[in-house]
Amino acid sequence: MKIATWNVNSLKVRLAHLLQWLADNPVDVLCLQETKLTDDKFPVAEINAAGYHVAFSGQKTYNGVAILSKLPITDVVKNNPRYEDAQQRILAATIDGMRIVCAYVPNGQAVDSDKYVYKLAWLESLREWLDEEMRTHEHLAILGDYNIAPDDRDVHDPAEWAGQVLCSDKERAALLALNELGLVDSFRMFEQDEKSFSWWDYRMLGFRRNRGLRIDHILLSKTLAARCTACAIDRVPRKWEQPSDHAPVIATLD
DNA sequence: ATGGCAATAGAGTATTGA
Repeated sequence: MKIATWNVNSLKVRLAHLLQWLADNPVDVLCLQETKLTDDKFPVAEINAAGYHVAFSGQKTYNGVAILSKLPITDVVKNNPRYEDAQQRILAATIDGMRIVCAYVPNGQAVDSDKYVYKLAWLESLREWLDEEMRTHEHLAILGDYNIAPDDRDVHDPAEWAGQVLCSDKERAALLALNELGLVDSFRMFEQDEKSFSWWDYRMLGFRRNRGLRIDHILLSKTLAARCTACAIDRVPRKWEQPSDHAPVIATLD
């Protein structure tokens, strides 16, 4: 079984890419972030035609998350019930006995901003909620755009990014706090190439120069980590015409 | 030091992203 995550940066613009990628990579579960679509505009028919069930929760202009699955989706929850949030950033569902959480963590903008405060509060509430969820769902995976590079290996130029948003100590500590719940970064369970990233700035030839960050992650509970045999970033769609600035991440479970 | 690209809303340019 393969489970994946991809920040598509507008599903309206990226629908053809999504369908092409699924044809090339028929994963069992795919979590999407930044769909930027209200629910009435969500392309259900196209996704069903590709062989996927889908749950989604969106809004205009910003945010928006979705879960695609070959197997039926049940017990859908929108957003963290512990955190009142007008922004549509979380979707949870049960698929094949697994609890799948799709997350679009706030960006934070800058370390001294209100958005940074929101990001940290949001992450602390996520931790509290996951702690609870994991008591009732042994097989849990949380996939998404965390907007945090876990450590300097995940940053193209650690000196340039030191202390900046996405790399600051408080954000990294918030991610570590999720690991301490027993959630493992599946990517780091395996040997990986140096300078492996999942996002590259559109500007300054960021992708061509591999000026990237690894900020999209698949965290697995212990039972799922034990079944995990691979985790990889697929850079291919980042090379397509008019790409998302993020690449998909795929974990393989036995 | 700044902005550089892209998407969106909406009609010129501002906001946000990472």
